[in-house]
Amino acid sequence: MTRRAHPADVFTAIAEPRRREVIAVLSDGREYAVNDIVVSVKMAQPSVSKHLGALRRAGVVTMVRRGQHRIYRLNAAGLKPVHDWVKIFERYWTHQIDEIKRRAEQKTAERSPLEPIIP
Amino acid sequence: MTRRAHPADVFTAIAEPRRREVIAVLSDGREYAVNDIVVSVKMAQPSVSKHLGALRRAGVVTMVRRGQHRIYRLNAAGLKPVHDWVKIFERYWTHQIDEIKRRAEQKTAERSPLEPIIP
DNA sequence: TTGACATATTCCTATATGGGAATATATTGA
DNA sequence: TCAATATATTCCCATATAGGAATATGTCAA
Repeated sequence: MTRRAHPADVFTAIAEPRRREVIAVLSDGREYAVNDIVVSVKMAQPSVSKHLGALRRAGVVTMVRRGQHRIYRLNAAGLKPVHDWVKIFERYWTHQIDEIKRRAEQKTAERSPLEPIIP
Repeated sequence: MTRRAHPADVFTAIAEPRRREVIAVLSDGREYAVNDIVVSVKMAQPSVSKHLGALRRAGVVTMVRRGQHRIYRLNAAGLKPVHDWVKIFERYWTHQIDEIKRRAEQKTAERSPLEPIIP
């Protein structure tokens, strides 16, 4: 079958390096017309439009029309799910490595009715 | 051409919902044999093996052989690049929205030699 | 050695997707 | 109305990849 990762999923959206480049441009919180982005990232205009479309469907950017321009702006809140997800693992690299390891091993020692690990 | 997202890139690795499920199982820091994971996530064994392979190539898990088992363990440090990247946007949703907006608008007002925005 | 078990790999197919080129659409100004 | 400009969309093609099924590989135990 096909990949389960839905294109409108924010994790899928940010998996594209080019899209992270576009996000980087928008990351100052200011608004940008498509052509401003095109100039910044050195990609073809249709590519930028497509990536912006993907980011919009994922809720990472917003767009308003203004005259003959489409003004894009970062919607950082759309990235929060990624932040919340990865934050869970933060403790693993913040000076508590040993403590975590100790706990994990203690749990391992306590384990018994259901043995998930084959030693 | 083809997608630029390299499969060994951690952003690509975590884009797959199924792989995040596997990571969720490993997230307690304990070690798991493949079959333990298969039971937990209700996926076919070959699929789990493939996903574990992808996660391993991305540096998100480690594996050691032990008897007839392959023991997998989360390597949380492999997720740090994602954390570092998304952390940049944290300020946008932590009670400083107005402050950020103010700064952005101030910058906009200061702008002049190079006009990236069409008003 | 043989069989059972654990895991990885290969083959196949359907689908998603990115880029390039061309084109369509919309807006503005003369 | 017409031309210029800004942006989106469509078409085509190459490639990546997920899942399923089958199979290969490796290890242990009798």
